[in-house]
Amino acid sequence: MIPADQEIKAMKHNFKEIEPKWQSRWEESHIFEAADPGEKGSEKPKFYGLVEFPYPSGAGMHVGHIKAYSSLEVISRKRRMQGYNVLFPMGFDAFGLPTENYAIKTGTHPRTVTDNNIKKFTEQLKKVGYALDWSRVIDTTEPGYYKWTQWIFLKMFENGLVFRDTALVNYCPSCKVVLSNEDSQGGKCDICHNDIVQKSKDVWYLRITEYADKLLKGLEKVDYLPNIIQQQVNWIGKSEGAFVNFGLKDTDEKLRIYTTRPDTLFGVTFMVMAPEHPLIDKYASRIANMADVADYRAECAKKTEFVRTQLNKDKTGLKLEGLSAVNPINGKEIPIYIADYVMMGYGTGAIMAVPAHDGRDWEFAKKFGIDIIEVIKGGDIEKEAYTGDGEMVNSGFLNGFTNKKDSIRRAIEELEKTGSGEGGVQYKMKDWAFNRQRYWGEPIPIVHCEHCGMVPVPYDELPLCLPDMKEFAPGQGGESPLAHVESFVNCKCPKCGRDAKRETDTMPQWAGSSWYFLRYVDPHNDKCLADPEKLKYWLPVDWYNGGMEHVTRHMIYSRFWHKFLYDIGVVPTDEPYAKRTAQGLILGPDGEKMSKSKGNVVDPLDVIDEYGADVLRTYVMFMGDYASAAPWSQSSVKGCSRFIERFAALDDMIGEPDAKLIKSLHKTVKKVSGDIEGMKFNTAIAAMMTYLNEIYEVGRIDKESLSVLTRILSPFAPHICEEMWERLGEKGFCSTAAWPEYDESLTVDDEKEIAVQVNGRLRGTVMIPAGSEEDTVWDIINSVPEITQFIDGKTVIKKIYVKDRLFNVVVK
RNA sequence: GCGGGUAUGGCGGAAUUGGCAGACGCGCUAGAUUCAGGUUCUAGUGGGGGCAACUUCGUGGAGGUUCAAGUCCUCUUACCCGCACCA
Repeated sequence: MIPADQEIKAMKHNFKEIEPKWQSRWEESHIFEAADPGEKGSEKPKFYGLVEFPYPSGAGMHVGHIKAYSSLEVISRKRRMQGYNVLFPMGFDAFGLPTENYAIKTGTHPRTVTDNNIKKFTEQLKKVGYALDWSRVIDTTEPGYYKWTQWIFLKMFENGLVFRDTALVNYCPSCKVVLSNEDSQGGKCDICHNDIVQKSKDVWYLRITEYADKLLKGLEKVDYLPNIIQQQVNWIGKSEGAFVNFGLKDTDEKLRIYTTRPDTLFGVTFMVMAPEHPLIDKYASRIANMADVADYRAECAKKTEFVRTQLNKDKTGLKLEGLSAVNPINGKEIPIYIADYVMMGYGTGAIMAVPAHDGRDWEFAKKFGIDIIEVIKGGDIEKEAYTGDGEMVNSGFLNGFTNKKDSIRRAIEELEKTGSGEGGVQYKMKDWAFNRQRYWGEPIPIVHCEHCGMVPVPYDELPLCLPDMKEFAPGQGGESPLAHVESFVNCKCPKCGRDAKRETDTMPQWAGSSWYFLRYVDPHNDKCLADPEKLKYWLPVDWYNGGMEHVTRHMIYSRFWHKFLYDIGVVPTDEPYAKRTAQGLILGPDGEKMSKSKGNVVDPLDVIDEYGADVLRTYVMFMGDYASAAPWSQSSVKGCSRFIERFAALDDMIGEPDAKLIKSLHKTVKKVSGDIEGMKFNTAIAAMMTYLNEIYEVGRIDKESLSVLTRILSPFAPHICEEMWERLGEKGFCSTAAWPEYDESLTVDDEKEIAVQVNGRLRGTVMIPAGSEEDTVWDIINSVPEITQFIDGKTVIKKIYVKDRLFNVVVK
């Protein structure tokens, strides 16, 4: 009995056999391991491709991981075939709350949970067939790794970039942790999504603001997607303006404010201080309505920052009776208010209010009946604040200026001359709250000594390991579980030798991932974070791909750490990543974001089970524009499965070369090569599908062409391509074969079909010899009656000929 | 409110950057294979009109520039993302 076509093809693409076969051959032959400097292979040009290492959750890999990794997988495989020494590593960012919460719930040690999850992820990653260098796997929770995370922390401490402060912090009552601003966006905890509250706490900070300008400047020379740069620029939030010192009437005190428009100083009609402003306490005795002030402050303290910023429609505030300011530019006395629309955390915590030209000040002035003085012409300040440009008026020496830049410059000049202010810069970015009251994180290597204060743990005592313990739940007072481990807490001061106590907070989730790409370069080094020679060879990361959600946190943090390490001479480049791209989300089949609760989650392992890893990988790369979100479509997976099956059957169709197919092949190689570089994986695959369709039309394919097709398909579907490579009798691995070159002359046709338009309207097409001149084409067109019928009897006004594409005749 | 982006068949998406709109895949229709379902193969598939060759309309909407607009300009609508009382 003759088996049906489909059965033949299924035999040809027996992925259940083929995929494990090649996965173990790859592993045995170590072909995906990178060569370090000095080793054989390091003389080649290097390529360091990086993908964001996963947090190994218990749920295993998600299709999103597949999309994120497959892009650089394809690029790295292509680079290897093009003769590069490729480093494409993988690791696990395993510290974090989900693991700890799971451990608390089930009574399993986080170490065990982490190990199990890493094992699961490793198996899954191997099942997908990624060409990863498995000799360099890292795990941020391993003491041999976090030793260096702690080491970097101590270096920062030494260099004054670590400080401790009591501050109002974002606190999640559910997770019982302090969160950075980045982790509490929108007033919700990034981990459990409950509301966060403001709490006064002792907090460790990293002085990332010190690097604000460097982080901003560095963006000029990196190759990130424009929207990534935009987001980082916004996040850093640089604004230029001036600090102005207002007088406090009847005192020597200065009320210092920050403004971006010092040229509107003549329009100031009141001042506003944040409710927490320290001058209020200092001059409490002069404030006649201090009881009301206290009430107002209490009310504000109750609101979280979120409520405070959300309810921004309705301005609240209170005038400070008995206290007033003096405008340094004209000596005018100005009333002072407190209001919670001014934040203590930005600028100086106080502002000069110019209601005529600021929407918020205008609203406040209207509500409290304060004067509005116009200083920039152009709007109707009785109706609304005018924030546009215009001629300066009512402004003494600034009158007549029409250019904003000039008037600002002139105002700053005057302020500096009179000593009442100076130009200055502000950033929205705040210092990085760098501690958590949890167990599963890197211990902060600091000892608190009554006599010596904060003392760093000596470098030779690193790593400061997490103690083994059984109870991981945080204390009721929000203290770290480590606080209950006496053998950990009690220690000797490294400086004076007396009894002292260890810091019990741990580092936040983002610590380990801030430098992991450095460790891949030299993952087993116990002398230093990584060998300088190897760093010099491999850095910077040539291409980094990941999610948009990490563009403002992980990316800014790791750039900060890297720049610091550069400044102290540990790393050879001042930017870690030369190029950064991001993938779009995969949505559920219903077009909604995948989530367990919606039940629309697609498990990549199910797809591998049913169709094989090659189909999964090909589909994920084919499903749409790489950077955009696209819904999963199970039936489209089948389309890719058909494609792979049709490819797998090609070795039964080997025959004589076909001239037309050869040309198509060269075009396809060109297209695929270019599209991979531009991350246009969907059109690269489409081109190969088109070529395959042509082969089936012709009914045969020569062996050499099939070898070429096999190679260009192999980054996407490596298993079946290795299999085909073997069937073709080729030597070695397809994965390490040379990437095919194409002959440019064979990518152009001898004949072209061009469009012929009359008055811009398509009237037909004609075949012309490629590269024909206008006159030749005109003659050809005139021999086609279907077209000439639209021209005959009319006057030709104009002929437009676009070589090999189109001929447009304008007639009247 | 500010900043960025998107809008193309029933669906995901192409379009060499101003030059034949809808590549490729899915879905759908018809036929072949099959006991049947599935698979596979062949043909077709943007809308309207026509037996047909053909014709007309068509890239969120309204204008404009041009021999020619999905692409450029002006206005407008909807959706998505980021930031948000940032002084």
